[in-house]
Amino acid sequence: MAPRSGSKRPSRSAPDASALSRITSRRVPPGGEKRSLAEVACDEIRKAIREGRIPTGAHLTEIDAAAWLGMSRTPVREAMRRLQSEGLLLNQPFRGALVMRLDVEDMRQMFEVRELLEPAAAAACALRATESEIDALHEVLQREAKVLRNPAALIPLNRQFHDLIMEAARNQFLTKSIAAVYSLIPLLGDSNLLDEPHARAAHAQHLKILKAIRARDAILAETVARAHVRHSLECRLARIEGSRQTS
Amino acid sequence: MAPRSGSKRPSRSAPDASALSRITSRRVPPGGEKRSLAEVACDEIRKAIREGRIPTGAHLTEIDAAAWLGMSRTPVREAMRRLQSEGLLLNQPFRGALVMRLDVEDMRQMFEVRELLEPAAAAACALRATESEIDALHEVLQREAKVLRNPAALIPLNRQFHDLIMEAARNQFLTKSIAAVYSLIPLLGDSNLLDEPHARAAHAQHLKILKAIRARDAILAETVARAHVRHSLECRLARIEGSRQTS
DNA sequence: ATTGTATACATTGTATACAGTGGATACACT
DNA sequence: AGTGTATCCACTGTATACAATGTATACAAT
Repeated sequence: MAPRSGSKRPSRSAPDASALSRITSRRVPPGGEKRSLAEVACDEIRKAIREGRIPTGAHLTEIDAAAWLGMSRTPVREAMRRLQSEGLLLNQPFRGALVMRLDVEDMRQMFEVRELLEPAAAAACALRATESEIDALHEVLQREAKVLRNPAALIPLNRQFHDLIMEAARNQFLTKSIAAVYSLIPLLGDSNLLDEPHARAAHAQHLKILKAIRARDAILAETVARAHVRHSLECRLARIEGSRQTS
Repeated sequence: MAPRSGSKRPSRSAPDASALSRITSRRVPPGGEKRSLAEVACDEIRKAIREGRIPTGAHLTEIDAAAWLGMSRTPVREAMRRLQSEGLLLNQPFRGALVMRLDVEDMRQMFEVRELLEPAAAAACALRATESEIDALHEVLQREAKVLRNPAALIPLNRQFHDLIMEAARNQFLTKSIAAVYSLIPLLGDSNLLDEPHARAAHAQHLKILKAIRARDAILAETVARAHVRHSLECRLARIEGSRQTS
């Protein structure tokens, strides 16, 4: 079937330029691995939603997204399906997808679940975290303290703090459940942390949580974490109430 | 571009047979809506995994699945991606997917989350369920009582009972979180309910939960539901311990 | 014999072509 | 004018073709 003659091609003696250019043009993204177009599409759409470039409630078609991202419909379709199962997009059979729109009641439900899961994660973390994980938490909070006036820089640190706690909780299902809720938070609008007083309050609560974890006091960690979630909800509700009056 | 002549097709005067057959051959599945092939594939694969026809740890390729299901790779691929994000399949880039394999530690983590979520759902249900929803719960338990000796029939009823509680809890995120965990239970092997004593115990616990809900006693509902989850875990652990000795 | 290299093969990732769907629009009829 | 019907159109759902990838195997050189 295949030509089997021994000396089929003396490739050693003919390193052609096209092969070289193919190698050198392969740029390795600093992130490390080579990502499929579907993953790229997924991240790009997610980012665009988070940054509000695709507004809540917008209608998104596969064709438009494919043109925008410069790829064919196939990987875009795959990405949209994934975002749909994450709850970021609402699929309408044959009619594209809508960027999910959450109302105040949805927010209440989200925080009800967060109030359940995050304290449990903090408690588990207090019981199971290694010393080096606790050090890592400490380091993140030190960096938080340095950027309290720059809320935009605070958001990834906040996320990192919560991620480290979940990882130390040693429960992949708990982690996934919280992650599922977290991924929808961008749909709620601007973070509380963009407001400096709220940022300071959140940081202070983080310190309390870390202290409880370091003391291996699971009950206290749970209690403080619950207060943290509640405070976050109250801030959002207050802001919504406020903006309703000004508008 | 498009032929625009007015009388393009006199379809009224020529009701051809092919059109008729197309109409009559459109079978509406009793479930109601017309489902896409991707959904069919998703359900079929899920069912095959649940029934053990595709064993845990098996290697599944898009091509094989497409041939098996009698459709092209595209909808199969979509289904597999979905099952992957549900956690039923483990994707290996360029190398197909494995049916996820859960060990005892995974089971412990799953039940840790269930012990968190299901009691909360029961409590919320006690607070928020309508009378007709409580009646529906009652009806399911009556049907349970009738088939206690037929465990296979018990499983869907058990599932229905838990689904009704979640629905009455009025929290879509709580529902989704529990559903995410539930979908992985088939990976743990045979249900406890296949054993008649366990089935009777579970039914008795369901009755207690319903009683607490009917009394609108959220604390009690939560407590009983937690005991129910714990009991379920203990049964599974005991069975594993037992089978380890016999094997 | 062992190691390094190249080729073959199976399978996934991506693009494209085509059929099917549902809404919108234009038209006829009352 | 208002209502019902047929046609059009943009888009999705599905199939298929092609490129890219990773593993396994065969071969050559030492």
